[in-house]
Amino acid sequence: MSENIEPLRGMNDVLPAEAHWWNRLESVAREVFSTYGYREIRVPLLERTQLFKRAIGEHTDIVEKEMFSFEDRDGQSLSLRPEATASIVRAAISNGLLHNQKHRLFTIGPMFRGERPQKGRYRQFYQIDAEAFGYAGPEVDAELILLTARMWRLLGISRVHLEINSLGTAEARARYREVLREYFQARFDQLDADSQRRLQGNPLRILDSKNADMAALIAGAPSLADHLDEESRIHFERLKSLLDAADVPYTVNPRLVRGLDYYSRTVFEWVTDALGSQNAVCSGGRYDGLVTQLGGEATPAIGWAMGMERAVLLMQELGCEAPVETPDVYFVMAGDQALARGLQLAEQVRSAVPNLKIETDLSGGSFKAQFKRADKSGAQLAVVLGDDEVVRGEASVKPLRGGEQKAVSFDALAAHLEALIQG
RNA sequence: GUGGACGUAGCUCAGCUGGUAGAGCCCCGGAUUGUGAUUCCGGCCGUCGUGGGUUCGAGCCCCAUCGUCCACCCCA
Repeated sequence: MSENIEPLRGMNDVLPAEAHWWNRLESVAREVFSTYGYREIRVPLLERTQLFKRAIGEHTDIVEKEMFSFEDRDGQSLSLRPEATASIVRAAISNGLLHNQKHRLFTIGPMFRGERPQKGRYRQFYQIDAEAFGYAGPEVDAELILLTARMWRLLGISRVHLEINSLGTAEARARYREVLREYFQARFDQLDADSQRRLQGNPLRILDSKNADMAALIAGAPSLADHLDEESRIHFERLKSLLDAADVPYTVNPRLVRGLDYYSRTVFEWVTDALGSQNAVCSGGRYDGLVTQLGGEATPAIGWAMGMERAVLLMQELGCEAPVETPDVYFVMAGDQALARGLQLAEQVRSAVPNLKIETDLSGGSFKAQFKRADKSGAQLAVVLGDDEVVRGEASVKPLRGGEQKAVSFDALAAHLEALIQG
């Protein structure tokens, strides 16, 4: 195979044989959003690089080395979006959606990050994304989580577990960050290389280290919970009681800190043990400061993003249901006359019975070959048209899953098929 | 960006210590006239990821490169 026809690294084609999983996931998501009053927003894939720098944080890995950035003709730096939140906040501000208004929004689409690909992690990846603006209380935090729990239920996804934490206000977190920095700085030589580096950038991330050798050191670190401001503590307690009341099990994970700068107070993550090391399937949190940070009026906000590749992998792994589209009726036609008449008949039936799914063979091959395809298509019925039928003005209707074949006049065909399929 | 494994027909893979490629599936045709399972017969399919090197000779050895997978970093 010629190499320049290969897809770019980390880019994937979703082929027809797999598309039904994606359709299932997306249609359940849309259905659930609709029942919770979330409305769709569609935003560009491309924004000024500056937007992501301001929103996500200048010194995060995402911004420093993982964005697809390039210059347009005027020399302005543009980037493919690495996540949806920044774009949605921008859209909300630039369209004036936040003036004394509340919004519950969702979007579904591709994001881009120049990471090294591995299972469930690609350079173009798809997310389902939900954001709520204008709600300060923990009730919306709970509702967003309940919404995801409902999606898992409807999709049949088990083996996911909810972890929650509170990061406090930006001020409380900044204070805690310093306490933590002092603690680890004093024990600098006990840190591994990665964590020594984290100490400079985001010391909270040290808590999330996978290195077992540092477990004791981390366990002895000052706790975020002890440095929460009073309001955030009350907010978090209330969230927990709302989740309890809704019977959604969760674990408080004090080491769940999130990588992005803009989070504050509630953060949460749905994790699974079924996908190897890419264990987060959906995660999000509150970002009360981001709207002002991007130049809008102070607006409380919270959102989450679900990785669609990972959700699809989970569905496949767990044997969830995802209906495959099959035709109801398959037209088998031999000879030029029959082909022409059959095409015409199929149109006639589609007009008369709009929701009937009809697939025509059109290969002009032998009956044997056409019947094989008819069988494989999963259709319930075959409509057979050869020279004899055309002359008689009848089609032979053959049930493919048991039953007798019989001749039906062209005029009666639509009604007959409808009765057999829907009756 | 770091470490490891791997790249052979459309798919899944085999190919012994180097001697100029195989199987199954799929697809196509046939086994009495225009009818889908199974079975049987036949057919199609590859510059062995790419480019160099070693060798009389490389799918098998060496180097580079691209890609995939797994883990780390980071993160959904």
